[in-house]
Amino acid sequence: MKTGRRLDAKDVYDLLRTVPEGQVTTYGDLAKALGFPRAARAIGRIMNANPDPIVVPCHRVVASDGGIGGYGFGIKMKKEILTKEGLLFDGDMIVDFEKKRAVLKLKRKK
DNA sequence: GCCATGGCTAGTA
DNA sequence: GCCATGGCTAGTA
Repeated sequence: MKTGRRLDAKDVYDLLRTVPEGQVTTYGDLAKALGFPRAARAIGRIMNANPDPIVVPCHRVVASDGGIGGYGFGIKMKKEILTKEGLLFDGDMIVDFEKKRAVLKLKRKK
């Protein structure tokens, strides 16, 4: 977390990589877990800047109410990928959202 | 000054 | 539906 004064994109990506297939997290949950409880929107911007969608599963970051959230390649694609990973949708809402929500654990930094 | 958010009110039904 | 919040970028000077 370096200075701790500013949200570091790398920390966000590292934490997001711990969210397994079939589960999701939210912009706000990532922000809180990293110690920036107000930075949900900033997390969204960081997702948008994701340099490597293959390695960093930004499609697993959804809205706090179980809605889809955004996606650089379109929310349709995001929904398809999540469906492929085993999630179900009722319209644009994730079914059983609370049960699919990953518990975020911050790993020790080296 | 925008936005891949979210939480909290007002105000309707 | 409003607006605080954090980080970014375009575009002016």
